[in-house]
Amino acid sequence: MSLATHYGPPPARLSTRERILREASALFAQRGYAGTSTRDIAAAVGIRQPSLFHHFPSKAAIADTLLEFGIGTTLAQVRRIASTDETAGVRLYAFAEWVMTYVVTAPYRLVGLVDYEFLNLPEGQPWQSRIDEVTRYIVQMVTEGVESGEFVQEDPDFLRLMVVGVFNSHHRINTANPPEDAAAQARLGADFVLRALLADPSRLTQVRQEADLVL
Amino acid sequence: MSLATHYGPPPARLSTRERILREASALFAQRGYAGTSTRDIAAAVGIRQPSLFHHFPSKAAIADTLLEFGIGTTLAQVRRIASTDETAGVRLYAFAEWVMTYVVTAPYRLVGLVDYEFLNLPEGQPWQSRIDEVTRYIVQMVTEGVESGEFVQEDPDFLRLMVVGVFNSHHRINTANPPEDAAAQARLGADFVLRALLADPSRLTQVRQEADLVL
DNA sequence: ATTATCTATAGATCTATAGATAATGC
DNA sequence: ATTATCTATAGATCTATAGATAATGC
Repeated sequence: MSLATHYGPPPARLSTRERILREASALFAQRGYAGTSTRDIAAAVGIRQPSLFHHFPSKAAIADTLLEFGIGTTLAQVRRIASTDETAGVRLYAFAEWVMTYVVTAPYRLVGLVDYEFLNLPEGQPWQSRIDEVTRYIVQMVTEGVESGEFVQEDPDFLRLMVVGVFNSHHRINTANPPEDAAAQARLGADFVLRALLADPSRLTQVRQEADLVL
Repeated sequence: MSLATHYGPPPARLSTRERILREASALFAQRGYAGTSTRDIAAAVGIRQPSLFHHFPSKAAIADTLLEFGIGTTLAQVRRIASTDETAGVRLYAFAEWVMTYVVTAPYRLVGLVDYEFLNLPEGQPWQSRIDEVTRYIVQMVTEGVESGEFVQEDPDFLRLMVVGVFNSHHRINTANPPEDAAAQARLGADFVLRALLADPSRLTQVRQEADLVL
């Protein structure tokens, strides 16, 4: 029973390796990494369990390939957006909008690996430092916004945790139930985050316009 | 290696059954339900794996006991708070503050069962309807707030998903790293949610004061 | 006498390997 | 000839049971 056939080009045109990545990511998102067996993945793809190992040397290698794809792209974007000249609010809006669009339009469902138990398992440990780098960029933007007075005067670390939480829940929700218009949904999510952060929420429209120029 | 000994009274005074529930909930929160073996739980408690089955008939029965505790209390509170005469904003603030305090001060870490893969597994199915009932109360409060103009004019179902997402991330964060002052942290979380929801965020102080009378 | 633990182990499942067979590309 | 699949299975783990032994409460 395929869980991911409604994304991307028709599965018939995809390589087995590609179908393994898509079905595995969908299963990880739904049942977690530990809760998904290699037999489950193979069944979703329509092959026998040992045939997986012709394409990947281990179950963890499937997760590694997915994270390499997802974290690599995300790090490149957050580096680019964070280094622009915009205010913290504009940069954070731009990143929020980008990441919320990305996770829904990407061919793989990454939430099972970045927001479930995987990173706490031994197999996930090598990824923690790259996740932490993304987090540091977000902390930096939130801290700058608080210090400049653009954001509410609350503990930046607490605010950062809430912001990342909204990203993750947006990710989770839209993975389970993909929206018709991913970009519009991402904008609503970014609006939600910035309303909670801006000292003067009436600036939201202006922040949104400037952020769209960054993307 | 005990993960839960820093909560509640000293473990030496707790029954084995109670220690199983606490350690299991801490492990589920960290590694997920499927990622936690009965051997892991027994090791955390300091007994042998088969001894668990003197206290619970199955691994799922441990999860059931934890959910019964957590969902039962939450349903009772949301029913009470939702049925008061306050505005939607006040009721939602009160519930947000209550639930964010509750999940941190409760003796069990429930996030591994309500926000990981457990509810998607066959063992979790019986719980879905009671989770849905909590969700319906939240939908109702958000919808009323949007219709009355107290909240921003956005899709209530989208707003509800963001709100529940903040609850869950708050839960997750504070489970991994319990704050010194759970009530203060819950207030910050409720503030964050209401700033994102209120059409006029300057009403936040007033909403907070009225909510505190409900609790 | 009852309650709680232990050792031993059954039987199911899991990841991964070995080696045979089929499909595909020159 | 190479690539991709298959069957069969090794060896590790998982949940749960059986039955012996130790601890506790009258």
